[in-house]
Amino acid sequence: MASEAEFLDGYDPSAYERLTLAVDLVLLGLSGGSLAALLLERQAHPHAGRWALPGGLVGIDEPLEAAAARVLRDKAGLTQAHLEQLYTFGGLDRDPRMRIVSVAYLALLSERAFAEALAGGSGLVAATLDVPWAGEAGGPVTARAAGGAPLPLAFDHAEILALAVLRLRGKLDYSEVGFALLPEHFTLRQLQDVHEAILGAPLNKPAFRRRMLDRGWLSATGLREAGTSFRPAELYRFQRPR
Amino acid sequence: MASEAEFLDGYDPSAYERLTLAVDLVLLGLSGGSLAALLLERQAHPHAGRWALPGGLVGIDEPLEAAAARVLRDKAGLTQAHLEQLYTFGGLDRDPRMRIVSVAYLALLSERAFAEALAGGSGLVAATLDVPWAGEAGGPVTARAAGGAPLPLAFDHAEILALAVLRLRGKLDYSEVGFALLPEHFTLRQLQDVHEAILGAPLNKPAFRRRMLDRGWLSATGLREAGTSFRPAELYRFQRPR
DNA sequence: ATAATAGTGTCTCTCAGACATTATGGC
DNA sequence: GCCATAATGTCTGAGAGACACTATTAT
Repeated sequence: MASEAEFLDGYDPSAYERLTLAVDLVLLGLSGGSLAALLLERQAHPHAGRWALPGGLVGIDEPLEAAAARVLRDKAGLTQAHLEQLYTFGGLDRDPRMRIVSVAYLALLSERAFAEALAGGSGLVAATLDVPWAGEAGGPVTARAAGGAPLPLAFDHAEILALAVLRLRGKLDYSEVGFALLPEHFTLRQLQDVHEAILGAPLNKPAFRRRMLDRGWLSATGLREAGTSFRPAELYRFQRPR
Repeated sequence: MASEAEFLDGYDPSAYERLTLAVDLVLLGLSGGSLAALLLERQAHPHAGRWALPGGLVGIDEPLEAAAARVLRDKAGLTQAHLEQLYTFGGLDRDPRMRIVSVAYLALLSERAFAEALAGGSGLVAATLDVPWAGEAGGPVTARAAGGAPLPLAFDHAEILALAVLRLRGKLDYSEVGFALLPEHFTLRQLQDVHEAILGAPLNKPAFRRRMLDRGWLSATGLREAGTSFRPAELYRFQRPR
């Protein structure tokens, strides 16, 4: 979109052989205290029987964000989720059928949204994520069924999933993404559980509390959790600072 | 790339109206001790007379990375630069001619590469960047000509430029991007100058030295800078840790 | 010797980890 | 009163900012 030659090339829509653009969504939530993704089993070739991220093609008159939101709605039945662009995958042989460039989005689901998507008859299945590396080192991620069996992933979706986990870990302590996985009211222990699940490592309780409260993101509701057989914890709410 | 309907849609290349995919490069380097970008003045409409990032359309048989490298070569005459994907811009009205989705790349140039691109007859002009926000707050960025006059940017390129600066600032202290702007051998003072230019704020000398040396990224060469009228500083080299 | 910057020693402050202790609600 | 967990106080060590001081080279 800069030189004259390209201007002319680009100006006549039929004069240029175009590729196909898609969006793929990494739907992440918590399942049984550990990080999990929602996947679809592919019925048709290529990669039939393997597991794929829900995705869809981007319409000619559709903004990228809108395409991602549409996939979230149509494939997972959800209208509310933290959605952010992750990375664009543009290798030649991602899909054996044709050239498809895909913009990957990270979608973070609250426990309720996660359950809703699973129950919605969408065919989505929860896969817990096995992350064998610590910190932000990066590396492969294994998706496992409830029983523990590895789920082979279609296309380059293992790579996309791994990048999603890396991004999530990286943003966790300086951004608000941690709250996207929690309900509106939550205890500090729940917040810590979320962080520990994402980081894959235990955290120090007093230090965690101090850090979170000092951030100014939390406002106490005065309410307390119910149903415990011991001292109930205070419920907090996320509040965007100022 | 997931459901059956989309599979069929996507399988016949002529059955689907395709958009155009481009790459745009944010070429950043240092000019006169401050952060600067290389821009091209648009000759034709739309946005004639405004300033644009160098870019190009992505070929149907061309990986995204290769397209970025091609633009770097053809538009700036460079074969060596730190190149990393920044973000994909996919709004509907980015370009008034037609729907163009653009994958933005961040290219970091050493002082030598920066000068080479300027001298290569490519038409690129150095614009110093005026960043009116501190830290990683984010916000608009103004490109200015050598005299200080603001250069109006074409399309959504002001937004892309701002995101590039934000990304660079964010990655500076935990990644190796700072070294991409330096020659192979450099002094600690030069490294600090680079960091200060990117952050737009002065840094504490002893603390900066300690941090950098403790990272394990630097290896002393035993050589010293030449041409000073005072004590010459030791020259270091960047060495990927282990 | 002087000038000018390279390079270091040290104090302090902040902040996180570790651990122990106190507080509190349900039974 | 007992239990289990919430919530907090305090010690310690790592690391950064501030500032002063020493080292070294060209002239």
